[in-house]
Amino acid sequence: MSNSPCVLLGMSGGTDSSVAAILLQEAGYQVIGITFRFYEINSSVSYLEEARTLCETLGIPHLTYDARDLFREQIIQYFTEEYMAGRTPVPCTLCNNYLKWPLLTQVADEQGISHIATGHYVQKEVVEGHHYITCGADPDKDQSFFLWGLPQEILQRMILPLGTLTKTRVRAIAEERGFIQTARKKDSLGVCFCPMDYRSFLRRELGAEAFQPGRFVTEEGQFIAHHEGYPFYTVGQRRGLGIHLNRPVFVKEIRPERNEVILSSLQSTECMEFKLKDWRAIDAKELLACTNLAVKIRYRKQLNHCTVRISTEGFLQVILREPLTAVAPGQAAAFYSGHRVLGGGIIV
RNA sequence: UGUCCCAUGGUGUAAUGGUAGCACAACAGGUUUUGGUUCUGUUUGACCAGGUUCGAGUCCUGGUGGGACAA
Repeated sequence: MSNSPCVLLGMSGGTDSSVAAILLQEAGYQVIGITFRFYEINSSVSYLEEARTLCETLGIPHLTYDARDLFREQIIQYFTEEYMAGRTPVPCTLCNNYLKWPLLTQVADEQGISHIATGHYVQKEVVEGHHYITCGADPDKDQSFFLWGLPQEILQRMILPLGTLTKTRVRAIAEERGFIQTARKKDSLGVCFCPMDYRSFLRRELGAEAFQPGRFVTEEGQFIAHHEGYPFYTVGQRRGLGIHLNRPVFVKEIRPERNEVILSSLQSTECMEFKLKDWRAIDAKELLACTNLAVKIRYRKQLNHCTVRISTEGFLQVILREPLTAVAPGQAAAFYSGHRVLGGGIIV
């Protein structure tokens, strides 16, 4: 018993991490559950109770870790700052790569636990000594897009019990084991700290006076109408602009310094290349030389063939084979070779 | 002042005299560990008054309101 391997499992209280706990235990691991307190809507801690109850039922230890201050500093502040800078943030990517997984690793170290796990729908692969995230088996749930920034130290310790399963199968497993309520929980939706419209969140966080009405303009700079303030719009947005031009128009660009939002046709938002900052690669040489490289700039969206090179300023320049529309600064790009995640970065 | 053209949802537009349709917008829902995209659905309409007709958005007369040309 004492020589069976230990794993620290991040548990949100939801279906996925609960089934991960069940599966790890059945696979013979000594599981320790940990629930991070990141953000609590209306001070509700029911998720903590649910995780703890499950651990009790399974007979495994359960820890909690209050990361609310860290989360506010690293994720929420970033989130509002990005919008105020006229960009579109990717809180889930940042949280996974810079907060959730590193914290899990840190606690595992403190507890002397070798392995770490979550209920992510992703798999792993080792190629030439490098550990890679690969796509989850369920194409509808694959979350590899969010995990392009993890370092080797974390990747090599990860165990991903849901990677080979579909969501349907995961629910079935919970039900088969008698965890009916767990099985039937709704999927979480949207940003964990902002289930409502992000605009209301910005107003609540920064105060209504932080936003000034500005101008919608054409690509030529011609005035179209007034808007409520540039942070309330995002590149590629079509609906909710509050204007009707008898043709569909999309947000092409946001100019915070002039409080202007440029509108155009969808076609006019197409581009053939863009640059990434804060980019990471498992193996930079492989990334630069990859002949079947593809990039994804949106979760659950199609891959686009591309090549990359390092620009003189140190950015990673992505050259597309087919154009992409509405590439939004602040959003993430993840690189794939087949099902393998080679790296990624933040669009500038 | 004369002649001609036009009038259909919030906006722009269709329909040999026969169920008023489409696009854009708005709203609601679905999908979703980011924003956005997208999908489905819903609401809203004949300038006014007469006439012809089994039946008028459509044809006729008058009015009202726009636009163009002429002076």
